[in-house]
Amino acid sequence: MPHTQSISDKIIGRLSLYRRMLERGDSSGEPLDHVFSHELASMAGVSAVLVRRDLMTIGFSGNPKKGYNAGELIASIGAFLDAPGGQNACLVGVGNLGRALLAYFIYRRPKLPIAAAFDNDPELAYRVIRGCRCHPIHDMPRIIAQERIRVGIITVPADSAQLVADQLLRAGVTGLLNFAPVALRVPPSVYVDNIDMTTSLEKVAFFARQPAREKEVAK
Amino acid sequence: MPHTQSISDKIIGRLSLYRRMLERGDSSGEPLDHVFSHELASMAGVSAVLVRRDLMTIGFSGNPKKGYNAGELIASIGAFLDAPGGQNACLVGVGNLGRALLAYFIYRRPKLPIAAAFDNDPELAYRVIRGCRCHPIHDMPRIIAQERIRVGIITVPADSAQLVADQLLRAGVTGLLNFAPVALRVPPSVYVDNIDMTTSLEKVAFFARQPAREKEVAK
DNA sequence: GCCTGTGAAGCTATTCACAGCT
DNA sequence: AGCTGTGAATAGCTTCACAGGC
Repeated sequence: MPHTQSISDKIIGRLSLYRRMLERGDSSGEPLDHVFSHELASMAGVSAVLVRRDLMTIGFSGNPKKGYNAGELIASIGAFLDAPGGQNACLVGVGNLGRALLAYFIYRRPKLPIAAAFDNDPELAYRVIRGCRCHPIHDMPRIIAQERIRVGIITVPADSAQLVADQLLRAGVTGLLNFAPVALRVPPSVYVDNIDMTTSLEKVAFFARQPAREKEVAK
Repeated sequence: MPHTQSISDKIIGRLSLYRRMLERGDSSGEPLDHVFSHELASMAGVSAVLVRRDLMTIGFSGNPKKGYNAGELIASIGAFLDAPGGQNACLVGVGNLGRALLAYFIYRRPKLPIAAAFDNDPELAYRVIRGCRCHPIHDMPRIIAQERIRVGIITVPADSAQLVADQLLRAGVTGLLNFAPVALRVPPSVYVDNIDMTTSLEKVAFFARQPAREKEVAK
């Protein structure tokens, strides 16, 4: 891969989705052998051309007779998306939402485990919550360095989110998945994905009231 | 508002965000009197021109001397986004994630309450979970009609998401907030917002590894 | 001078249209 | 015939640039 002219955010998201659709297999759960672009497109809810373009950008080729080899495609997407030796993430804020996410992500992507959680509640310190060890905040620099963590998931209340983000970045994190409803202020070298559930709900409520003729899907 | 030439998804999302920033007030939590577009922009993490354009599309005007009146702007966004008499939502799938969302949304937007939850676990039937009454799935048509619910939040496992979506639509729902990692198949008149946390985490992990020079924000 | 409001330009993402393969 | 691969066209979103003024 010589140049990799900075692949867009959206393409990465779709590749992740394609992989999951391929892993899930066909409607009866059987592993797929080959897929055509229009089949994968319909599973992922996008157009067939878009699938072909996306696969083009990772340099994966199909065959006009049989389509794309599913196993090879899963492997190619993995080679592109995943860190070769795996990659650890951490989560800060072990409240209701944090616990739900720990439970949600555990075992889901073995190459991208949540290796540590942090919370400032002393009750939680050093306990294992939903399969993940919880540490006090002041251990953050040590643990993040030890585990080589570069991804932080923020599930703290809005008021403390910026503070937590600053601490994570200082400890070496370079990508944030932020569930707090604030716009984090970070240097441009840091990637942030915001999941703002209140905005999402308000959007759905708004369009649910509109007469008709709408588009679907999002992200 | 005579025409309303189908406002985009993204603008609605930002309006929701602007409102929340305005409600939060300034850095010390004091209510704001007036704001300039660049102030609101910095709170929301977008450009000042974009703020001005967005407010233009809802027909809200500022004043070159003082900026925008914060109270009036909050009210204008509310008049635009909210259903006049409030609007009920429901949630299906009272597992870890569902409970966390019930807790998260309660009291957050009084004009958009989650009025009912559904789950097929008989243990949960008719109990109040996180302040929300939980009903068996077979009560869905009745409750959704009674409560005039048009918004459904899907927090069930991927395998049952399509089934649940079909049931919700049959009962009269016209907008879905889907947390299950599948592309739901719905008629084009139905609006769907997908929150795919696995994809988001994979995106963050990918960009966290990239050398530098990235953009931020998302959605 | 500093802000709002906005036509026009610029970018990015997606689709169109079709050449080429098997 | 039906599919992949891709230049060209289109659509949609954001920024530029500047006119005008609680």
